Amino acid sequence: MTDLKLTKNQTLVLSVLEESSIPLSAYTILERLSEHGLRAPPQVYRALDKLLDLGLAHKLASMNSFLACQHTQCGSHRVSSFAICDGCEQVCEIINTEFERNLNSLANDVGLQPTRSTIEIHGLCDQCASSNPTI
Amino acid sequence: MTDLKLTKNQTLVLSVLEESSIPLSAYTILERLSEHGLRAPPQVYRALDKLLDLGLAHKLASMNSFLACQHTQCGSHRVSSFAICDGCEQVCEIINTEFERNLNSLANDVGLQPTRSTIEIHGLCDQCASSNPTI
DNA sequence: AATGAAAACGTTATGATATAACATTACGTC
DNA sequence: GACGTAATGTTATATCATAACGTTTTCATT
Repeated sequence: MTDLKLTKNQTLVLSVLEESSIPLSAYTILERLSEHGLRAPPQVYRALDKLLDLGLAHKLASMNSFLACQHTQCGSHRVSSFAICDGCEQVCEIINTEFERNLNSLANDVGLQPTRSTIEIHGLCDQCASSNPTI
Repeated sequence: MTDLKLTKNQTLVLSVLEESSIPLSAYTILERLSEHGLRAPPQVYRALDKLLDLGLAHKLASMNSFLACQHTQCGSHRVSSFAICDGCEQVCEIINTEFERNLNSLANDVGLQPTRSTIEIHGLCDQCASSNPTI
């Protein structure tokens, strides 16, 4: 939880993400911070960019939304995978070095030297699957 | 290569994708088909939706673009992974059932029953890495 | 061939996501 | 306190995607 020198807007954006149980779009973040004076998208996107750089937040490309990193205490890690329930929108961030090795090896097999990956698994969590079998 | 009953627009869109060596945005596809009479985004997006359903094209969520499936002869497959070079934009579609099992098992470990996945590995291909080491 | 349902199509408008560009303000360092 | 850098605020605009509606095409069934 080392809040190492975040600026005002970065801190605001990160706190909104941390208080949310589900990923948020940049515009939702902006709405929630309007009471703190934020008015325009670049204010949010700039803060998000920095948080992504620092590994304190992640972008879910498959849903154009953002969430706080769930493993800040683990230090930096290069590959995160996300298990996303399309029912309740809960996301679980998965870190698995063996899987990461597999992935790199797949990439190397086709001649790619990987730098970053987007791994997003969609489905239904056990709870949603049993209560709402037809989403 | 079974061109099973595609409509005019679906055929046009698929042919543009097949002729491209790199993924294309919907608006780029639209531009290229303006000479064939296509005028508005829904015409492209509707065709793309159908092609995605049929497994004849894929969307790369991390770059908001689309490409033709490189494995039509293999029949349908549930999980595709993509190795994407950020230098030359070439994409290699990877199909690997063992990796797919791994992925499903990771999801199950956190209580998710997976339905679809977005797996996009970015990096530099060997060629770009040697010719252009600083992208 | 006539017909009726479903799919595809064309079109307009708008919603949703993201960034360019530029002037201003805060902040650390000398 | 002067300077350089980073962060900020703001306006405008670029980019990506879909809602909604009326028309046309397709095609199985009569």
